Parts: sequence; C-alpha cells; structure tokens
Amino acid sequence: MPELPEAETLVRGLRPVLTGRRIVQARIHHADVLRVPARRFRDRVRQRRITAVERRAKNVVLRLDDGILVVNLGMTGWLAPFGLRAEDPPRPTHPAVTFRLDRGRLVFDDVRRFGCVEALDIDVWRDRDAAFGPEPLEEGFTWQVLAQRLTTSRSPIRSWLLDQRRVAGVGNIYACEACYRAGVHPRRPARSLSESEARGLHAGIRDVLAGAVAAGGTTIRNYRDAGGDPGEFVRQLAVYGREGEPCPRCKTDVERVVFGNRSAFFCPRCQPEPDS
DNA sequence: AGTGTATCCTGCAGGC
DNA sequence: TGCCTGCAGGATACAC
Repeated sequence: MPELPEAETLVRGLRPVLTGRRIVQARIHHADVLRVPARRFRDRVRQRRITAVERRAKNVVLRLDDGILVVNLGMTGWLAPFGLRAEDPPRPTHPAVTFRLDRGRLVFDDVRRFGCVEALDIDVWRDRDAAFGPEPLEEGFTWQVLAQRLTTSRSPIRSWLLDQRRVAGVGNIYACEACYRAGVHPRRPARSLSESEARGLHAGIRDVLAGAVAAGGTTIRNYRDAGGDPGEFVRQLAVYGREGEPCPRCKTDVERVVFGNRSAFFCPRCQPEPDS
C-alpha cells in the first residue's frame, strides 16, 4: 500500500509527537511481523529513547539512542499514535505490535501482516540503507543519474521502477503514473528510453511524488496518516485503477495489462507499445 | 539478466 | 443470503 508519499506523510505526522519519547515496553500481538523471536525484539527496544523519526524508501525509520527501529509498512501497515496528539486516531482493527511509551503509545496496525518491524544495530541498518537506490526527491537525483542507471537494464520500465535498489520509494501506483506522465509504455525496456524520454520520466517521477506528498498520499482503501485521515491524491491519478475510463489528455480508454505479477495501467495512445 | 510463478495474509467487490 | 473467484499500495524466493 504505502509508497514514498504515504510513508513520508506518516513520518511527518509522527515526528513531532514521537521524537524524545522513550519506549517502556513492546507488546507483540502477531509475531509474524517480526524477523526475530518476540522476546529478543522486546529486549532490544525496551527502555530505548526515540531520538529521530525519518523515512528511507518506503520505510519509517525511528532512530533510537541505541540502534534503529525500522518499520516496513507492506501493503496495509499503519503506525497509530495514542495519547500523543490533540485527538486520537480511530482504534486499530488489526494491531500487530503495541509500543508503550513514557507518555502515550504507538500501535503498528497491519491487516495483512505483510509489513515488518525490526530493531537493528546501527551498522546493519547502514548496510541496508546503502543497498537502496537514490531518494528521488533529493537533489542528487538528477535526470542524468536516472538516465545512466536506465542504460544497464532490459527490464520493463514499470518493473525497473519497482526495484528499490534502483530508485527508492516508488511503488506500483507512482510507477504507472510516472510512465504516463513521460508518455512511455510501462513495458518499454529501461535501456530503450531516449535521452528526452529519460528526462520526461525523471520529471514525471519527481512531480508525481511531490504532488502526492503535498496531497497527503493516495488512499485506495487502507492507507491512513498519523491522524487516521486518508490521503487525497487518488483524485489526481491519471491512469492507476482507471481501466476503461478516459485518458485525461486524449480521452482514449485507459487499459490494464498484467506483467511481473502486477497490474500496469496506461493510455494506449499517449504511451505507444514498444516494438516487438 | 529476465520472466513467470508462488508465498506470506485478510478483506472486499462482483458474478451466479 | 451464500459461495466462489479475482484482486489489492510489497517483498522475496524459486525454477527456467
């Protein structure tokens, strides 16, 4: 579910209320969101203070005074703060982990439990962090950086964009939307993009992600921010989830095609088929 | 190196 | 109403 804009929105809501808090204890309701035995996890976070709240790729990163707490939200993950804001969010329906804090509590809620919560040593996190591709909204992500990276791969551009080692934080919604904005068919081999198409894709990625952050993310079904509110970007989606509806630009019906196990949405006229 | 398939899990929408 | 199928914002492992 959550891609970069959703994780970023969540982080922005959590940062002011979690920074400086101390984890008194963790309660595990569903150990399958952990990667180590529950007891080991609890021991690693007990009495640790949260020193910073950040995002990397699609992950919520809580820096602790000793180690790092990384939350991958998976498809339906959500972090809900209670007793920390003027108003509490709605009660979680599928709590997996509850962190009791020195004031209030933080609940990791996850319907499908594809998400995961890990307490890592700083050096383990450093390696993990280094394996992600560039953050697309940071200054260093220029169109030249993207164009250069595209040249090494024959994989379809939509699949390429989903690989977190190549560019961090892009998921299926924004990959489809970025391809649309660039006028590039989602199945085009990455290295077949011309220089001007790479420029267009770069702009498409940045604009769609920045727009989605500004709108508080996209809520298709489950996504909620720290206050429990949905994101509004769904109204600005041009193709994702809009099979059979008119392309905003040329009015041709949007199509859906499945490859790499995921649906891709595109306008057959604005994003012509690759030669095959 | 790429692709298709399967897996984890729950919920919901649509067809009959 | 109930049952069935397919689908879902992610990530990974496998065989070919």
